[in-house]
Amino acid sequence: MIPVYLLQELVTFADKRTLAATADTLHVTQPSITRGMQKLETLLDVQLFERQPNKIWLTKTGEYAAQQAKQLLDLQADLQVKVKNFDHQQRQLMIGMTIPGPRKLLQSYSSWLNAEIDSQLLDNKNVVSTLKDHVDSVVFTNFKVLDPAVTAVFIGHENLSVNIDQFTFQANQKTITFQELRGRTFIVYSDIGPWRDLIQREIPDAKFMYQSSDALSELIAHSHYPYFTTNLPTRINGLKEAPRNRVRIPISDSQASMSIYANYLKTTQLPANLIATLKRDWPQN
Amino acid sequence: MIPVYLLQELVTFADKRTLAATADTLHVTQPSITRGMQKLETLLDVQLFERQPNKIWLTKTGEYAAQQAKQLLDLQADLQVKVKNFDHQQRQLMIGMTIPGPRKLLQSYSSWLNAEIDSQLLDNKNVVSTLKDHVDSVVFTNFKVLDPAVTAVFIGHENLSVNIDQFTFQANQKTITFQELRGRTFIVYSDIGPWRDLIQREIPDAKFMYQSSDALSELIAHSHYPYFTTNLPTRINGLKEAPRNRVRIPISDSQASMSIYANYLKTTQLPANLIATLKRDWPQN
DNA sequence: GCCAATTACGAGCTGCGTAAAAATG
DNA sequence: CATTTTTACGCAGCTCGTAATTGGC
Repeated sequence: MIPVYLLQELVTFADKRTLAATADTLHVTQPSITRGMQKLETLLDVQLFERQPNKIWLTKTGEYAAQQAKQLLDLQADLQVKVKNFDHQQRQLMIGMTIPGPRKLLQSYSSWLNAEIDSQLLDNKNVVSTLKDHVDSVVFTNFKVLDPAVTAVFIGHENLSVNIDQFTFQANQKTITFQELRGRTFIVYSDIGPWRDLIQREIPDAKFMYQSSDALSELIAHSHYPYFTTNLPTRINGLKEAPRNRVRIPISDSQASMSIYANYLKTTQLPANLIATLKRDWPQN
Repeated sequence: MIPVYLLQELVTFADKRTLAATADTLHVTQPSITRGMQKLETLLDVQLFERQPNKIWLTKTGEYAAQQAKQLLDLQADLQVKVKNFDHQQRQLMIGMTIPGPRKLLQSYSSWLNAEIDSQLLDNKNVVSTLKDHVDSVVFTNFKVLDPAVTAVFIGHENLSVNIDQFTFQANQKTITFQELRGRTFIVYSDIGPWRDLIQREIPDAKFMYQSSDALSELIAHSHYPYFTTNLPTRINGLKEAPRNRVRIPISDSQASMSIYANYLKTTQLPANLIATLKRDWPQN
């Protein structure tokens, strides 16, 4: 069995290329490294180094061993944080999301769930690793995570509406399309995940004024720019319903409706009624 | 940094479920394990165990940590053999194959290549790991290995012929089909890899007498049963050409021709002219 | 003569075993 | 009373640092 510290020394040497520098970065003395590398060679029963009296360098095998050792050390480090994360999850439900919609709804449960919701949105490509490394127990996404180790259950739809000045000629429509919104300027909350790409792509010639949460409610109250909401409770500070000077009109394009999924590892046990409760409380429009 | 022996102890405990048994299997004393597990807990800064005065068991986190540790230890063990293999490959070209055809041809090179050819055929599903673990430097297959880390180069075709009694009514055909061979009994060398499945599947109602190399040449010489050869030099002991009492007839079905590939890691440097030499010397039919 | 690797030697740490204690059933 | 875990204590081995040695540019 090979002690880790020898692998550590090998990896560092492969980087630093001299025993002196290796000793330096590991905060030990040269002789220590000399002996360590000698020992590693006898343990692996392989020649890792070429030597000349005051010179030493890795053989091909040595390079290979160092590269393999590095992988192992990285996994070691991973193990430590994964175990820590796992332990944390045992006491507190960690919730992530790639889309802001479910946040408010989940916050209303967070006390009886003893849950903590990530303040930042996750990137799509990090969802699986976030679950597998036990950073989050469950991640809400607008797509079905396809991985043999995770369960993805459909929760409900999130449907986009635009809140438009009541005196606009479109204000009495029952629904509206992205095309019909062309050329307008919108106030948009900055951290809206995939919605951002969507509206930029689908609404031609539109301008978007991205705002933080605080500035947003101010702007909405004191301007006539249209802004977006969905059937899910908004995050905007102190803004519950569409103010009186706006009319909320659902957007009829199919892309304006996203399917929201809850994704969690097959091996993790979520609070039994979480999914059911979410589905029950899910706002219909 | 976590010493390996502590992970080893944890993994063993997760299996044995008692410190006494763990100590036993690791050939140390109980107190040693007690201290080890205490130390591991402080190093990971996580509660791995529940304790009662004379009882101890893993928490959920402990179970998880043990499972992760096991993976790590397995990789440790892998590292050792991979480095050994890699080192061996530096001096000797290791050659594997899933199909016997290329063997004789390669054996004729083996002295100037300083090569060693696996005596056993590889299983298809082990080809990639055989390469990645540096057991073999190059593997010959009858299919193109599709893996981002390996190069697969086409070498040539191996074409099946049947050697048939010269007095059979079919003996003067230029070619023959599997269908036309239906119902016959064949002498077949036992270790022919994918050819075995092929002939069993394609020749209806046929019987196959599988023989080792020694018995084979005897049987061929003293019987009139048909047997198979290909354009590649045969392995059969002391049998160079079709004996006079048989006629060699190529099989015209498309499945009777296999494409042979040489597969090797993108990171490994094969002897420069090996591939070229093989292609040059490859028998045409 | 300076720099890097190696060897020699002594010291301190650490993991181990023995012995003993505590608790459970 | 047997079994299991834990604590106490002393020893042995191992890794480290200091100091000295060797060889190269």
